[in-house]
Amino acid sequence: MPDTSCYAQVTVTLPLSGPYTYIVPDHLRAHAAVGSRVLVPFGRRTVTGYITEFAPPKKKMRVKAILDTLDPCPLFTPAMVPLFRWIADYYMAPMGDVIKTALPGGLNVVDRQVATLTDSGKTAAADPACPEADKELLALLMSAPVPLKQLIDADPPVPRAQIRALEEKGWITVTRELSTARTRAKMETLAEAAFGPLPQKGVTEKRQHLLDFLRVHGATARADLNRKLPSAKSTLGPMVEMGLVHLFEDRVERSPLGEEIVPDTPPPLTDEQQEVVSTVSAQLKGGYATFLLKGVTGSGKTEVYMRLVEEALAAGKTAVVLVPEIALIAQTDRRFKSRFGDRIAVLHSGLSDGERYDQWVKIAEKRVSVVIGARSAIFAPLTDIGLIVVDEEHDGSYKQESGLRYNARDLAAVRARMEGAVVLLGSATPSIQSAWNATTGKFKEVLLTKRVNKKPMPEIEVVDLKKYKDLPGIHTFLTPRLVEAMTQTLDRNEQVLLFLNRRGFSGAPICAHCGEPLKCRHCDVSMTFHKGVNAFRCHICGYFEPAKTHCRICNGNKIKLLGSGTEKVEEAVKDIFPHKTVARMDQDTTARRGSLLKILKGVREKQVDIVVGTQMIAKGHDFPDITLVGVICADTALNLPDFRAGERTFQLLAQVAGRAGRGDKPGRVILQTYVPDHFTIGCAVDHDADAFYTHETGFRRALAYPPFTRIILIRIADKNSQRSRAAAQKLSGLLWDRRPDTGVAIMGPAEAPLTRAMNRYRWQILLKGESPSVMKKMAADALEAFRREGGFSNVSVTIDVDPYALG
DNA sequence: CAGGGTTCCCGG
DNA sequence: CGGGAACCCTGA
Repeated sequence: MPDTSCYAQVTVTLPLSGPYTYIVPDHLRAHAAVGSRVLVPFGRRTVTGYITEFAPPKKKMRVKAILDTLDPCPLFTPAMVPLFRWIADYYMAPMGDVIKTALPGGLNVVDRQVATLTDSGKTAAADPACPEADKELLALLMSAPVPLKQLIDADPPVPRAQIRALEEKGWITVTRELSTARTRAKMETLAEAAFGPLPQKGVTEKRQHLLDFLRVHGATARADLNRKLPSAKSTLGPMVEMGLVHLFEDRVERSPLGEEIVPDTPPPLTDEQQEVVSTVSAQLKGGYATFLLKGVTGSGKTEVYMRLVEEALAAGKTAVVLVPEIALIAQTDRRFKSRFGDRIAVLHSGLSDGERYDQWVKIAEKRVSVVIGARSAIFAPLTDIGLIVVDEEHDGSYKQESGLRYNARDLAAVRARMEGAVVLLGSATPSIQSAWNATTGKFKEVLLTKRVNKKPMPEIEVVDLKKYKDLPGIHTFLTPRLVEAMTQTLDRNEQVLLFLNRRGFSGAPICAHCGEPLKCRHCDVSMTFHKGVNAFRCHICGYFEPAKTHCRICNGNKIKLLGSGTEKVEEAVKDIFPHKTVARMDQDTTARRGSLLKILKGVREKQVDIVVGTQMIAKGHDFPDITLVGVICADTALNLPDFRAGERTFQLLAQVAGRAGRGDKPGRVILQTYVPDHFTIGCAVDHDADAFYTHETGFRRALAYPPFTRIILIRIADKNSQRSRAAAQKLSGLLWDRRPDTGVAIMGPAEAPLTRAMNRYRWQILLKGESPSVMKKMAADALEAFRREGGFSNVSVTIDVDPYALG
């Protein structure tokens, strides 16, 4: 390593922009590289950091030394450092937060202060003369040392002075202790047969047996050995002493759960598919470009992705495939595994921290060349990336909606540009943003217009819900028309999928007495009744209230349930079709690890006749025997106060409709709505993405919304409603001061559509303009002044550059 | 002016 | 982000 390796620039995982200079001690030189996770002294604390560069300090200063390096290999590549810098700048986030967000969770090691009881403290606790307050504190520490923070944040809080006093009396000591990171490499003891001749005696039959086993199977983990060869428990020890077997520690890989995957053979491509593959793969040698693949549902996009990944690998490059969160991964992940076997790593939220860490290290050590995963897989530490695929590029789950609010689809283009890779964005219903980029020539457009095997698009029938609004109970939603179609389908022994956008049992519960909706205690939203747990639940914060609750306004005890959710529809369907099996697929039934895969398997193997589910059933699944899709209410999302409401509704309807008739039999869709004449609904019915695009672009242009402008959303939240409002007004004033001649529109401050969430009152300000850099400068300056002038130090202000949802 | 809470600033 | 110093409030 060159001589500069003596000083490292380290970004610590705190919301600071850093970097900070540290000395790399000689004994750590070999392990320290750009991307290494290190432990460093910071202030009087010890924290985790990452080496981003080797360079001496700019000016003369006191420099501390790195304490330790933490992983078998660096966790990101040097090529990713500029990407992290770009993200920090674009999303106005501290570099420390960027790196922390990019890497798998649970890696942070931080130290903390811990109070421990001393011997004289124990004596004092038993002394009747000891003051009551002290006694209580000492009692807390009796069984085990307690972190100081826990004492100070307790209710009631323990005053620092009291802790200091006890420390002075010698009753307790306060020390610093490293919290071990939740995630690290898993080590195991392995046994291996030694080489060389066997001794004359001492090798009993059982011992010989063990030796034979190890010779056949090679080095074996101790735990496995004990399981497969029960006698090993007693024979192993003596044999190690005799030198016949030796033990060593090694890293083992945790493997994510999943069924055995059978290798597949690539099917022949259609002419259209072949053309797309040729066009895009020709670019693999030419460096960065973004392609937008518009392909109708069922046109075989995944096969195109797989061929292109093969092309990239053949060219000696690596590839990343991004798919929307979890539900899709189950499906696409399988297909890629069948094709690419162990050349692939998988990254998604269904993995435990440990499994994700192992996949990550596998990528970083270059043991795989393809990564498939959700949003955060855009940060996979691959080198030589040739291709980044973003499947269902319009999907909202590419936007992270907490912490660092990045969009993985946008970052795909940024990373590809930096590393000279090709991006392929695929969708049946491209986002307006991407479609516009194709119109202007920023993206190159490629098309798949025909379904594989020339299957026709499903026929969509509209049912006007207004006509059925006086029917009793659930029949306002399970209309006679829909039930009839279901009966026909089920009689043919085919499957039905019912889609609705609300989980739980019902829509808004209201008081039968005064008509007031039953709202969450902590958020400004209606509770949802969940029959399974017999309670009302808030979908924002998870707050529970028992079924026999009272109206908070008039104290009436009769709560009426309006509308319906997945639970109620499931129940009604079971009533109408008692001999059919019904499965429900929503957040509630798929929360447990592995349960989603189980439901999907049940549907695939036809153990289920009717599936009732939320959005997650709309995404990408390929169920050949589903021939009827029922959309319970198509316009639930249409009237949200968000300029993308129409776009989202259209995309969702097209996706759901695409689930029908993927096998040999023709598909059919019943779409129920209160607004059958709405343009968005009409486009969905006609499968006319182009008409929708033209109409929607016109609307965006007229109202100066993206893609014709850029938006930055500033959110203000505080426990106190007055303070939240005052902070929003203050910040807005500071923004207005900086507005002249920038051409930036300032909208608000206004109460957020969700006025209160988790007991915090929310306000928002929207900046709209042509140039993101001008708007960011404005926001950064105003925020700096806001902080400097003080007074609102506890008010949380978050900035969302290119927000996806305005809620 | 003590005692406690709150805010602010710094970290290599 | 967390720790400690500086600052601020309250009650005697």
